[in-house]
Amino acid sequence: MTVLTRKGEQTRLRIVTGAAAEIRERGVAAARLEDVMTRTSTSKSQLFHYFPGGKEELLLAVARHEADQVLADQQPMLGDLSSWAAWQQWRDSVVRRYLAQGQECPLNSLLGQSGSRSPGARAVTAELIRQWLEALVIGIHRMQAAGEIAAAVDAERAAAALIAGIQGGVIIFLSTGRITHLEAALDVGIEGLRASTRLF
Amino acid sequence: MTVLTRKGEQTRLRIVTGAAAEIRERGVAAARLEDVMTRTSTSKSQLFHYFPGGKEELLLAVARHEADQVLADQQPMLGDLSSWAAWQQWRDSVVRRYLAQGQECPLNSLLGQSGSRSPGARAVTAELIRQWLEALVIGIHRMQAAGEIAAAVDAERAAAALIAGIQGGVIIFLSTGRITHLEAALDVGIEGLRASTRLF
DNA sequence: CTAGAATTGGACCCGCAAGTCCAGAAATGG
DNA sequence: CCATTTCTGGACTTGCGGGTCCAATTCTAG
Repeated sequence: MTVLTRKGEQTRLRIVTGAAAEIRERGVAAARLEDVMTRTSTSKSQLFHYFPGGKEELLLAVARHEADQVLADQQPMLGDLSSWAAWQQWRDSVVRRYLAQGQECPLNSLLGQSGSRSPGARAVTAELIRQWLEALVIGIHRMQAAGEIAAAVDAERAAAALIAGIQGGVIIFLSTGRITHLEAALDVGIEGLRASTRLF
Repeated sequence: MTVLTRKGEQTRLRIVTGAAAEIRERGVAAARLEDVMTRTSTSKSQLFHYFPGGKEELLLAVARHEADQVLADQQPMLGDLSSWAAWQQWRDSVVRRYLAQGQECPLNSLLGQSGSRSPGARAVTAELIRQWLEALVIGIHRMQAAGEIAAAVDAERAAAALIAGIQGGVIIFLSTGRITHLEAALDVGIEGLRASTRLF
């Protein structure tokens, strides 16, 4: 697989998105290569042609794909957190995303399973978290510049806490079906930022 | 398995704790029955004698066991959140617990994987979260009674957000190795409660 | 002490899904 | 248009690991 032709590239992408869908529906553990083949109308040789490392390599590709998706789904809100209205819209988009997805977050299951093991998957997560954090920090800084958030607030820490809250909220939603925690984490987090100006 | 003799009970417990350890070290997906047998010096017939439902039933028992452990590890702090010093001690105990555990949270992996599927595992999580929430709510109420937290604070929501933050913080720690998020979630959460009295 | 239940050992079965292989079809570039 | 590379199909192998079975042994109660 030195160079991919256009057709090859299409097939590869089809496999990745198909595998992602399969994982979303059935979970990582239950996702079989054969199902991916059926769904994407490909044969085994194709899978191993594009992913010589087999299942593990495919899973990693899926993780990358889904990590991109997570951030993409929050745009354009995440990139322009310059007013409280924007923050609120972003909050809503996050809640909506997971409500719509309902079943399973492929990223979480991906990382919860083989993720912690393989260094590759770890890197994917770390990068996702980093980018996410960065976007939030920029948003907080912007609000600080506008005087809407106290300058004394540690933007990094606040953003880190917010992301943790989202992650946990999503996990709890996935495993109990209750969206309360995700909403609470977002709302409490944002309100904390809003209230900061009244504290100093 | 109508009635368990003392010996039987011991063996059963040995299997559960052994399986838990195995899962902690290798992850749910990679945990093989055979390894559990070796570690606990038991044979296959014993496994299926005590867990007729096979692996799934064993996993569920492990989940229950670990869920209890999660709360037990936070005691006695969690049960007596009646001063800011106590809150701080609780916070430290949570951080310490996961730092010490380092590798993998069996509960998270357990629930991240087959958890969302089997209704039994869902129930275990739901119950854990419920108890955890309850303990925090009681703590918040106590602090409100003492005038240390504003009465206007929605205890349920604040507790829900805090738990989400912890969960997410742990996940991020497990998959990136950075404890920052867990600490940030706890600290920001507690500080938010502390600051509440200055807002109303 | 003894009948019946609980417990234990380990050999065996079996299905599933990952991974291999090779031959043939399509595409690419000169 | 032809040589070379990329791409595709599907049959085959393989090993792993969950689950079954039965016979032997130990425990408990009356």
